[in-house]
Amino acid sequence: MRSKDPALMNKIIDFIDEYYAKNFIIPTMQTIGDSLNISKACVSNYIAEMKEKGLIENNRGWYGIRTKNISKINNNAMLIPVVGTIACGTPLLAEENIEEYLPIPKSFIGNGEYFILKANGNSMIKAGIEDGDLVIVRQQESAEQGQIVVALIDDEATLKRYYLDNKKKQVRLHPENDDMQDIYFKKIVIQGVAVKIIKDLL
Amino acid sequence: MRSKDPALMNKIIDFIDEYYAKNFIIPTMQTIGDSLNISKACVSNYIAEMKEKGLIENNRGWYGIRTKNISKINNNAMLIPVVGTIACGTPLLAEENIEEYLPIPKSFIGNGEYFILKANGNSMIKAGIEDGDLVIVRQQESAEQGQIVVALIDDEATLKRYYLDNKKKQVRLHPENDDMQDIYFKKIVIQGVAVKIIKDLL
DNA sequence: TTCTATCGTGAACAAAAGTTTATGATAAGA
DNA sequence: TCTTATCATAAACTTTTGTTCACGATAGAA
Repeated sequence: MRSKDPALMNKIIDFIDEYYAKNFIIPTMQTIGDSLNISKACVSNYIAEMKEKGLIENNRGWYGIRTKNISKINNNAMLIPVVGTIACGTPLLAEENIEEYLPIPKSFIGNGEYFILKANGNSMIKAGIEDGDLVIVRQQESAEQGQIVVALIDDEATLKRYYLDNKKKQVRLHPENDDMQDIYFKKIVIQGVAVKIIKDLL
Repeated sequence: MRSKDPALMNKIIDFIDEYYAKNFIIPTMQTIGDSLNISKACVSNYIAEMKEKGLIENNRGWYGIRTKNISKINNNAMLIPVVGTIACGTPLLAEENIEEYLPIPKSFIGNGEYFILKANGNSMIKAGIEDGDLVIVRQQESAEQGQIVVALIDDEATLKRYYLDNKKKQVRLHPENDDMQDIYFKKIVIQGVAVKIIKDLL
């Protein structure tokens, strides 16, 4: 007796997963067949069998095939603006300061508005933030002790650790770099709080 | 004169976005119409007009409608599998090891295949990689001196710095943690090279 | 108020996708 | 080697989807 090729089953599942990862659409039977050099009728047979075995789910009559992996997909992404160097006198998120938009998983971020700051300089090196790193920032005007905040100092968006001294009624911004000094302000406008960092390793 | 309801346009776009986020597939005109209490012919008309205005793209004859939002995300992201703890004896990217898929900007990754490793343990703490951090890994079987690699040691995916001693013909895997010892291998199978890391700051 | 352009609808139509079926090929068992 | 079960294919078929069309309703202008 012959039996349906298990390797082909895996190929089909892998193809669907890969195709979806690239195109964000489920391929048609025709497309699957063409890519694996089998007929779409054969694909249909295989998929019917895989449905019985629970390898594939079907939540809609058409186009509804889902591999187990597709059910694990978290495709809730949001486009977040990346801010690099700031043009003089412009607000942080002015159009001319936005370099690009990057898709970021919604699970990375909660509610609220976000932007990504491309770190420049080495003022936060001890906190692991190096020049060129991308810092995901939640827009807010207040912060808690010790959080890393984005503040506009001399028309430049800088990352510093935030401390509020209630007695002296002043704000201390602390660079995580032994060569740099703390800066004190009576009042400072906070742009947001750093929530995540994306670093290059190579 | 009457004009097409701009509010309805936004409703349609919002519905498509929400439906897609939940179901991973684009809704049909019928589904859109039913949900918004309009006929599918009307939906078809609206979508045709929105295509002209560039609010919606169509990269495939059927099912191909994409809002700008979806389109941008699709064009700029790829779904990458996240691997957490590894089931005994299974290959790294076996289905049971994949926790989820996350959309990652295409600009983060070049050619080749990638996966995301959820770091566990503190063996790379001095390189800034802490427990729970997400490490984007390019699949490859070789590495250069000093790169951070993923290797399977005792059926666990571990991150270590890679050094090859050509004279002694052995591989040294170096944990970036003063409490841990280097490990030496005659031969080791490398799963990939770490290219980026995503860390929580809060 | 009346007229007119056009918007939304339901039905018919066309296009595309999935399923079934008849057929030939072929691997496994006798 | 011969037989048989069943696998893969192509074509016909069914279902679903998107588009077009004729018609009634209605907002805006005169």
